[in-house]
Parts: sequence; structure tokens; C-alpha cells
Amino acid sequence: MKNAKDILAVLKASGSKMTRVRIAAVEVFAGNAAPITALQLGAALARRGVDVNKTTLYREIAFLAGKGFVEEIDFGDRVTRYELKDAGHHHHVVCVRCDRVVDVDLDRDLDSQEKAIAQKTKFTILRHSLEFFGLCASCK
Amino acid sequence: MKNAKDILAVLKASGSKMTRVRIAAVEVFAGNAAPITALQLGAALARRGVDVNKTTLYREIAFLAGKGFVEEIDFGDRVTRYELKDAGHHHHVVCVRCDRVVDVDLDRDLDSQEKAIAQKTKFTILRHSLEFFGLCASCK
DNA sequence: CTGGATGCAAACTCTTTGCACGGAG
DNA sequence: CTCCGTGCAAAGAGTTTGCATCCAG
Repeated sequence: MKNAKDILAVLKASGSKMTRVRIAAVEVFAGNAAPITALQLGAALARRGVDVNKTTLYREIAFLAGKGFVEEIDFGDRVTRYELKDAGHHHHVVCVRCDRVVDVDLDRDLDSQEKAIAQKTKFTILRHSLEFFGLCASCK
Repeated sequence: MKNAKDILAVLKASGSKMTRVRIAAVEVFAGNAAPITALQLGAALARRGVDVNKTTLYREIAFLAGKGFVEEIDFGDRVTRYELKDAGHHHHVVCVRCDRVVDVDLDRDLDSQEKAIAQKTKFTILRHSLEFFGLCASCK
């Protein structure tokens, strides 16, 4: 469900109000491949003529996250990024110089590792967080 | 080099001053398996009778990190954790309920995945960050 | 109308910086 | 005696909360 119209339709059907901010925010997320910060979302909305207070930004993001349409991504730089939750779990390669982000799918992800770790540690593994950092083609 | 005495010896040899804070901080790190936050380090030092201002905490951590003895660990909760840099790269399994942390080594880590990603994306991969989250034996 | 959505200001948490004082070598 | 190390206060950045107002349905 990477389509703004579909997401908005589901939200509307579930009784959520269709506000300017909500519509524009979903459109921005749907049009953005890379994870963005709350403030970047605000800038993107402003560019579309929708000026939004930062409080509202965080609240709208929390709302969309609560509905399961948006998920948190953490690059370890103390700023939380968000992106549309994809059906297929994927990871990110981040350029440490220009911050460009590319999505990658792992052939078999970490399922086998997770199983091994679960056995070894007696943990039930719920999820993992994996990001790669390096230099993109134009930065090296 | 997981031994406080060795680390302190190297620091001393390189001309760094041996202060109460420095000695105690290295000892705390050496005695702690799990990554700790700056404030947790402060609490641990206080327990040893060494009261340290938070500014000094951050500066001492930055100092040790700069010397290569400590590295940043990020669990994605907007708090930076630190641990002694181990010779062998390892990952963490974090209990989402009680915050217990267990170290794990991956059999072959992610070398093959990194190679595949480098080819696919034209990035030069420098490092990755990988943490597992789940429930520990006593919490499930 | 009514409750969810929004804005503004202020609070909060973690972290960093400026400046003056203190202590290790 | 010299600098590195330290403390205190204040500033920053990102995020959250309280409260009054606004607007979609």
C-alpha cells in the first residue's frame, strides 16, 4: 500500500477526518522513497503550500504510525525518520557524506540468524534493525 | 583489550592524565557487558563514590571514544549508549520489556550481504548497525 | 454541534558549549 | 607552573504536553 489514495480511503473508511494536513502528509510520504524526519516532512508540506506547526507534524506522524501506515527508522543520529510501512521488510544504505538513502532487500534477510540467536539466547526475537552506512557512487 | 588496567596503562603511556573520573569510568566500562548511557555511567560512578557532572561524563566518553576504547551503540531510542570497543565485532539482543542486553556473534556476520549490496547499489559499505529486539526468557 | 485536529507556548530530555576554577604531572 | 580536566550555567536540538481554538463530518 504505497499509494496515497488507497491509504486515505482506508483512513476515511475508518472514520478519520480528512484534513489538509493529513492528505498532504500522506501524499508526501507516498511520494518519498527515503525516510524523512518530522521537520523534513514539515518542509515538504510547506513547499506544497501547507504550513504546519511542528506539534501537528509529530501528532500526524504518530497518528499514521498508530494506524500502521508509517514506521520509524533510526539511523543512529538521534533524529527519528519515518517512511511508509512497506509490505516487504527492507533495509537502508545511507551515504555518510551526502545522506542519500537507497533501499535494499536482503536475499534471505536475517531469518536464519534470528533462529540461531533465539536458540542461543533463549530470546523470542520480535524484530531487528539493520542499516548499512558507506559512500555512494558520487561521493567516493 | 577488555581490561581496565591495560587500557589505563595505554592512556597513561600516551600522556593522558590519570584522574579519578577517568580511572573509575574505564573500570565501569570494563566491568559492564552491556552498553550503557552517559547517565547510567554517571550513576555507576556515583555508586563508587565518584560524583561526576554530566558535562564531564560526556567529555570523558568522547575522550575514550576518540582514543578508540569506547564505541557508540544505538538502540534507536534516542539515547546513545556506549561500550568498550571489542576486538571482535558483535551485535546485541535487547529485551523490549526489561532492557536486558545480550551480546551475540553472527557466524559469518554480514560480509556476504555487504558485498551483494555494494554491487547492487555501487556504494562502498563502511559499516553496518544491527540490533535484535525481542523478549528474554524471563519476560515472555 | 461535537470530537478530533491544530497552533502556540512552554516543558522535557539528551547533549553540547563557554567560561572560570582545580588538580595531575 | 601548565594544561588538561572539571563543574556550573546556559544554550541547542528534537520531541512532547497543556490548553484554548478551529473545523470536518
